[in-house]
This record gives sequence, C-alpha cells and structure tokens, in this order.
Amino acid sequence: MEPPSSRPSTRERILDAALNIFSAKGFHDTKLDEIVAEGGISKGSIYFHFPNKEKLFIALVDQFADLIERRAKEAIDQQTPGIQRVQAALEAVLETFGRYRRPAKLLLVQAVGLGSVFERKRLEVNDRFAQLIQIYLDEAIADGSIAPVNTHIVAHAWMGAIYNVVIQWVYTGEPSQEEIMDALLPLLLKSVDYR
Amino acid sequence: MEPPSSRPSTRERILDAALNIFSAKGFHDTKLDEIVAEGGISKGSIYFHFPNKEKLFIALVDQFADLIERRAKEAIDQQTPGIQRVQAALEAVLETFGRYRRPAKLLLVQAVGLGSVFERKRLEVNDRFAQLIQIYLDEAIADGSIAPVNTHIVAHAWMGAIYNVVIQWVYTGEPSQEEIMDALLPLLLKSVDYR
DNA sequence: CTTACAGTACTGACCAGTCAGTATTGTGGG
DNA sequence: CCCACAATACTGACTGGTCAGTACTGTAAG
Repeated sequence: MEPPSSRPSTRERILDAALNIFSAKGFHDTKLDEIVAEGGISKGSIYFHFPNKEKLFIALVDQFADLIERRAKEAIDQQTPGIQRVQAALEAVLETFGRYRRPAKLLLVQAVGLGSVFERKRLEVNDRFAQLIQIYLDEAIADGSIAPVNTHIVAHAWMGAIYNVVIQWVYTGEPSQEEIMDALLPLLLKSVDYR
Repeated sequence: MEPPSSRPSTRERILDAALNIFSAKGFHDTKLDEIVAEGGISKGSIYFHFPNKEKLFIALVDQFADLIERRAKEAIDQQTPGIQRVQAALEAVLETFGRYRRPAKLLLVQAVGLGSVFERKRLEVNDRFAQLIQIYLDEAIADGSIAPVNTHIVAHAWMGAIYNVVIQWVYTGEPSQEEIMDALLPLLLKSVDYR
C-alpha cells in the first residue's frame, strides 16, 4: 500500500500513459518508447509489470470493459424487472462512454482489426455485452413490456448503433451527450415497439 | 487491355490475392510475400501497379465501398421518393454485404484501428454512407412517410446496427441472411415509427 | 532497340524485447 | 536504532529478427 496522497504507482502511470498513446495512435503505431516518454517511466518497468505490449493493451481493454459492465449492472439492480431495466442500463452505458472518451475510443476503435489474438478478446467483450442486453430484453418480453422479437439480432443491432454513435462523438465531439441520450434512447426503444 | 477470355490481368490477380490475405489476417499481419505466394505473382509487379502496401489496401477498401454505394443508389433510383427508397437501399446494402463476405470483413473490421492514415479514409467512407442515408430519411420526413427525427443520429445508429450484425455474421455465419433481413429491416424501420 | 511489364536477390530502418546492473524498501537480529 | 542482507522495483543501452521497399535482371511484343 501507499500513502494516499503520493504520486500514482508506476503500474498506474504505465497504464495511464499507454491509454493516452494507444487511444490516439492505435496499437501498431504506438511505440513503447512513446509510452515511456509520456509516462516518465522506463521501458524495463513496463516489462516488469506486463509480459509484453499486447498484454498491456489488453489490460486496458479489460479494465474499461469491466467498468462499463459494472455500471450497467448497478443500474439494472436499481430497477424492477421489465423494460425499465433495459432503459436504465442503456443510460448508464451511454453515460459511461460519455464520461470517458479515450477509453471509449480504445475499446470501440483501436481494439478492432488487430490480429487474431485481439479478435478473440473483442468478440469476447462483444458477446458479454450482447448477452447482457439479451437477457434483459427476454425478461422484458416475458413480463409483457414489449412484444416478442429476435433478441439476439436486436442485441447486436443495438450495440452497433450505440458504438457507432459514440464513435462519431469520440471523433467529432458531435452530437452532444444530451442529444445522443434524447435521440438514441427513444430510437432504440421504439425499435422494439416500446414507447 | 486484354483479350476477353484470357486469365485475369496481373493487377486483378494482385487485388484478388491481397483481398484474401488482408481480409483474413488484417493489414499489419499480412506480409507482402504472402500476397505474392497466394497470387502467384511477383513482388516487383506489386510495386509496379501500386506505390506501396498502404495504397494497395486502400484500393480494396475503395473498390468495395464504391460497389456498396453503387448498389444502394441503383436500388434508390428504382423507387419513387419516400420511405420505400430507404427500405430499398437497406435491402440492397444488406444483400451486397451478404454476397461478399471477405470484402465486408475488410471494410468493417480490418480497415478499423489502423493508424491515422487509414482513420481518415474510414471516416470518409463512413460519412459518405451516413449522408446518403440522411438525405433519403430527410426526404421521407418531407413527404410525410415518417415523423421528424434527428436524422444525423439515426443515420449513424442505423449504420452501426447494420455493421455490427453483419460483422457478427461474417465471423460466425449466424444469423443467416434471411433472418437478418427479416429481423433487422423491420427493426430499423420501426425505430423511425414506420410500419 | 524500346517499351512495358515480370521476377528475384538484397538492404537497412525499425522496434519489441532483453538483461546486467542500480535503487529502494523490507526485515530480523543484535 | 543500526547494520546486514534479501527481495522487490526500476533503469536504459543494446540486439537481432523482420519485412517494406529497392535495385537489378529477364523477356516478350512491336
């Protein structure tokens, strides 16, 4: 442990610097030496804390995916079963993406199109989220909040919709978070006949 | 030019081989020597026909993006103004993605998360599609087929939804193309209150 | 001979990863 | 408290494999 008000641990400084560079330049265009410079640490200590560049990147992806999932589950737990759970989770996810632009870009853009090692990780994260959505959609159907639909396709379509709007926002800052909330949420809910 | 029934030109063989390898392994994990082996061509002729690896990749992206756009526009032109144009375009796009699995993967997966050079290209293609959707959505609103909505957000949300479902299909073969058509199209149209 | 292409051997910049060494912190015994 | 030693944390110069790109040669058609 650390005295609470000291500078962050080396491991945290590495993760922080890596997030900044990876999210801006992508995995392949990021040189470890740039992370070293950004974080004021040494190359050796990266390899003390992480086995290689790939695992460092994946640690960041996991960290943020976990955060999103946690926030969504917290929001869900505060609601009674039904469509309001889906709605609360969507709000929480959008809010979290909105608050963390860099990790969002890392997860939604920079983690795509890397080799097969990363592809598996991306599919894993993707499926985790999709299944979460699907469960609560099925719940909402079961309790009559919405009509029956192919929840598997809906889940993936919703995720894609959210991703793409967030990506747009990450790059351009437009549309604003409130606009996204106001337009995207109803859009998604209408797509399953809920109003 | 070539006599019509001869083997494909070297340029075409290069593009074909490159598509196979790039779509399977991504940009960075593809070695030019693999393309050379796959296509039974020579490294020298790649550099005769393309200035570098990056431009070769982008040529493939452009080629497929152009195809998608062409198909969508053809479909649109055969309809009178209104929501039926949007519907026809969606059908055409889904059909084209469905028919070409490898180029779809190249465009939707492998062209993402590469450095800033490719990011610009990706944004360009993305915006092209989004604007196309937006134009005809606006048209549909103007002629009263659907109620007014934030067409900018709808366009990006739709694209994300399509992309993500198609990506899922590219990887797993599931859901089938008919299922996608049957579930995704109504989903998108319902999201703007059309039925 | 020239043009237009095809084929191949080679080069050298680049960068992830290594490792021998240094600094810092922890701990038990006197 | 302080010394001896150990364990852990960190440093940065160096290396070796990789691969995009180049230089050069081959050849067929006009």
